[in-house]
Amino acid sequence: MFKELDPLLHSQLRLQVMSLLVGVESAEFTYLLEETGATRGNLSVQITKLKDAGYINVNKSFRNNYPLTTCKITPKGVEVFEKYVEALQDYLNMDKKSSTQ
Amino acid sequence: MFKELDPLLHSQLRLQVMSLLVGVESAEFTYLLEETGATRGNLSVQITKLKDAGYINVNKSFRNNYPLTTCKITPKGVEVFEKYVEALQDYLNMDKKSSTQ
DNA sequence: ATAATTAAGTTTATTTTATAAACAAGTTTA
DNA sequence: TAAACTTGTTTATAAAATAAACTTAATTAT
Repeated sequence: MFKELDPLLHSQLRLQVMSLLVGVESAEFTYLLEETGATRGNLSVQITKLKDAGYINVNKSFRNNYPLTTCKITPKGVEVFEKYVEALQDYLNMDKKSSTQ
Repeated sequence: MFKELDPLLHSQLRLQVMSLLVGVESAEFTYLLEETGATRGNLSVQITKLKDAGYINVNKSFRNNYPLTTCKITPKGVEVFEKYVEALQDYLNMDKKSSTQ
């Protein structure tokens, strides 16, 4: 009946990040920070988890002497995201079978 | 940008339970058990949380000498479930603004 | 009739997760 | 040169999910 929900995606902040990344070429740490409203620490942790899972790639460089971290969703990331969205449909479906009682 | 996701609903098992209940008049503990595939302990805990939040009503009685627990979603439960589903749309939206890079 | 098994849950304990607080390393400004 | 800011990471704490163990009573087998 219910498909499993990827626990790595079924988390508010990580899902926000993936949702943001799926629509863009890449995004900076500070951009994700602003869009999500998360704390830097939390965002850092969740980005690491997504990277470790191979859902995103993280590039670290410098810009104007400051560290610059950019994230980009991977093909696998797109795939699992789409799968998650599809699995979730089962859970949100409003038209259900009739009463049990 | 992103609306908050009710943490009580943003949980695989509790969401399954709510999803099942939203479509029926009421459902028995054992029915929820079968449909969700959860353990009895876990289901018991999550049902209690949903009850404490006022999202469902729980009725305890007996049938054939055995305990019978039935759950029914409350108006508030329907409301928060619908709100959750709506909030989630932000996260699943595939058509996003163009690149940041 | 009593021991083992099943039914239907609950409670407790453990593992995982999420989050915030503290830290780091360097840069800019007063 | 000291204070404040930028951009993160690491660590510690709080919260949550889950499973294992327990409970109470009923049924079945011996």
